[in-house]
Amino acid sequence: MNNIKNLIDDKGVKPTYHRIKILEFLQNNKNHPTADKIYEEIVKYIPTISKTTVYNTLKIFVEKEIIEELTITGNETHYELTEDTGPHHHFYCTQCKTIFDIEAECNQECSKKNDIDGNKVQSYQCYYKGICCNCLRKNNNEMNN
Amino acid sequence: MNNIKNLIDDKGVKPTYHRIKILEFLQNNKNHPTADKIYEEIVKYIPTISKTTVYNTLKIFVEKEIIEELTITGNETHYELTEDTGPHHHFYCTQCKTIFDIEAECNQECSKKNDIDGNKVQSYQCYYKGICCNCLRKNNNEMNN
DNA sequence: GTTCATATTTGTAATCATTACAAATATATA
DNA sequence: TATATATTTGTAATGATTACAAATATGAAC
Ligand SMILES: [Mn+2]
Ligand SMILES: [Mn+2]
Ligand SMILES: [Zn+2]
Ligand SMILES: [Zn+2]
Repeated sequence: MNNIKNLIDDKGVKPTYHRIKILEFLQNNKNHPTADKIYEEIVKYIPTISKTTVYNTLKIFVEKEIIEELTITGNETHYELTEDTGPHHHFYCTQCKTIFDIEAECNQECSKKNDIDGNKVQSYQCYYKGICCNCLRKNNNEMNN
Repeated sequence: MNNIKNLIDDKGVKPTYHRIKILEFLQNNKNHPTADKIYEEIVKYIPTISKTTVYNTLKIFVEKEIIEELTITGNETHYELTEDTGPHHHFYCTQCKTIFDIEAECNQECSKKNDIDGNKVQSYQCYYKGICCNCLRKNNNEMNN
């Protein structure tokens, strides 16, 4: 909880109660939540918080590179801590709408570049879309009924 | 124009006039247009076309894997032909909002997998976000004025 | 502690891409 | 031609995100 405060402070962002709670939530929920999901969970503990505050805070965190945004679904933006998470790929299941990490081989060269062909790189994302193994199994079971 | 017709036909989609024109446009415009951009250009030649038709058609094309969608910006979806375009990365300039191909090294292993950790892969995307070299140069010039 | 400037938060309204849906039109088949 | 089916159209709805101004909190100066 104190390292959270420092993480924010070090980037020149004032560590307010709301901001700390939002970042704490992202630290405890590594399942790439959306802004709405973050709001729905946090409003349980801070009933007066506004969804605008969540959006504002997430925007600041992204600018300061404290968190990263995943624009995979084309619908909602998902978020995750930049922190210790090394570069990794993602898998988006179009059936159960889950996003999870793919720990497998990640092209490290790509992910470390901050310049490519003279263009200044600020972030790098790789993802797969398809049907996750859970849904595959579920579909299979329904077939055999 | 006839190969376009075949490209659609072979996937079991009826090659209507509208669909052919939309696919033709994507073949002639390799700059990853949005649905709105496609509509704005095509309505010049087919004044009666509806934007819903563009969306419907794009959705069908994506399902049939005739085209691919790029969900990079978090705002609008961009489209490109699957066709001959080998797997390649993309660069999205957050300043001029352009998306262009990165021909550089692409992890071929990743892009060819149709199964990863038991999950069924249907598509694979990699992209960089940052400031393109044109905008970098422009920004630099403005600094020195 | 009061005053004042600034930063943060809130609530509501607007924006805008996309989708839902039903009516209209075209196409194919008998 | 009559009829069923597929496609297209126009409009309304949806839903995530942003704009904006009012309210509140914070912090320094006095
Ligand atoms: Mn992740
Ligand atoms: Mn491309
Ligand atoms: Zn799934
Ligand atoms: Zn640019």
